[in-house]
Amino acid sequence: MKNVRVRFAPSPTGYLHLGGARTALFNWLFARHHKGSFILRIEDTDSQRSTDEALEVIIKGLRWLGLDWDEGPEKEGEYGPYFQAQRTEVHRKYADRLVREGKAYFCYCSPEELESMRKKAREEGKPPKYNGRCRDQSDEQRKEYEEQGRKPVLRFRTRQEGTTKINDLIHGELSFENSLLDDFIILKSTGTATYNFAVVTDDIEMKITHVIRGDDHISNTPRQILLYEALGSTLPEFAHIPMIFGSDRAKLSKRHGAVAVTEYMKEGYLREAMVNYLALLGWSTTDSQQIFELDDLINKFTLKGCSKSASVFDFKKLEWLNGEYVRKMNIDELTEKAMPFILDANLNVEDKEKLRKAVSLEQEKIKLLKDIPGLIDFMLKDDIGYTDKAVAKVLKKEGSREVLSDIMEKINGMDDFSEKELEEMVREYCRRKDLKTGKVFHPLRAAVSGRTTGPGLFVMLEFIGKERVLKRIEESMKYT
RNA sequence: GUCCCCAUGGAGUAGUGGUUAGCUCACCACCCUUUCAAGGUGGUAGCAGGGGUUCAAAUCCCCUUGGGGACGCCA
Repeated sequence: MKNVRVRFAPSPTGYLHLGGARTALFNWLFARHHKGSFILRIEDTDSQRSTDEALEVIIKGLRWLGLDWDEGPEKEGEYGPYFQAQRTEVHRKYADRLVREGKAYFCYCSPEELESMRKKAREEGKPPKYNGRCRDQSDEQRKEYEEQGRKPVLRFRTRQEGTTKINDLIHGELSFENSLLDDFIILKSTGTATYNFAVVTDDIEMKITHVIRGDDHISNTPRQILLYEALGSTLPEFAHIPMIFGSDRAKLSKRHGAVAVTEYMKEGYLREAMVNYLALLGWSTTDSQQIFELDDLINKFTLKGCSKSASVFDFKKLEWLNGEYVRKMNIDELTEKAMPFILDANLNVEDKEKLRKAVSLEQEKIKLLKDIPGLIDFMLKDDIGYTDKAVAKVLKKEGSREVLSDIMEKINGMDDFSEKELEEMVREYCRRKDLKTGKVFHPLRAAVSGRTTGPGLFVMLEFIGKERVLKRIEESMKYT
């Protein structure tokens, strides 16, 4: 395939939604796979709702995911500007042409009039559409409206005969009756383009070859195709990817939990995991591969592998994938990425080496970066607390006190406080006393860590150090 | 209401006329093991329903049902 040009065209009216991120990802993957261009175009024609903050958040999200664009904001290219609001000249140029050719006309109907039109159509069991009242009005009539100070909108004269077909790369052929479509508005009374018109003209101007977007745009497509035809432009290829649902099979929204990609960023998900997971929603390879390095993903991504049906976002699977990536990561990088979370928990980070080691001892257990402080704090802090479980299920148990006091004595006499020596000492003690290892291991772990789970007992003891271990055992005796 | 799309276990999916319906997550059990994980082995669970076509249907056609989307001077 030659000169593939695709775009992601968000409107800056809110956060970058998971669904949007997935659409961006598919476009990006498609572009990278075909060595084409990925363009970011900001659809900010709704000046009421567009904000700079939203734009910032979207850009931040895309950057975090690593979806770099070849043309777009902060990356000017041949086909700019890349903010739709700055393209009104282009839109008007195309609109003028349609007017000249009689393919568009001015409409002076008020919002109230339109509303009652729609209501009436609906009551008659017809699709709510504009009734074409201003389609063939005389110049006199127009003049009269103008004199009244009415501001017109520009409507597209939609052909009412025949059907419009979409040859969708994912869905195959879809067809729509033109008679069901109305003369939709292409320029608002403010003179700015509406979505359908702006998209088409900008896609033409930017030489977009493939329009890859959410399923929810299918019903817009016939209108857009009609526009392409009226403008005499060749159609891009269309590929409508399925939507993402929440667990109740309804459109993913706030109540399903986090939907903004920046939230995942903040919670300590890894970019690689997020990208991998998003790719798996609505796309797959025939061998059901689950884990993809980025290059591999680019290499294997095809629209053919996209499914037609909506998919449900599964937070559990995302977590699993995140854990997979955490386990694969080298310890320096992991520690580095965990830093913000560790700092946030006020842990002592002066001794980098110690910190690294602590993280590595818990690496296999980490799912999210934000879990890290809670997993390692007892190894770094001087004072620890004891969990209810550690007290009730272990320390309070018969015999714990004696074991702890014996072990404390043994430790006192140790010179080489190493993992190896510690293990030998404890095992020897078990043999001597004819105790099951658990009878000793468990109280010792609880006494020293304050909890019932953690890294291997002896590495942990060595790491915490003789002095602190002794102090903690003594402290723990209060609970026995 | 009108039009459109979709339909394989709880979730993501493979499968394009002949398979014991495969894989991943989740769940359960066992193994490993000082704990928690990780890992290993095994298990529960699925072609929405009904009609066709065919020697043969998850796969092709029709209907029903269910879910979703669109119908704005929003994008």
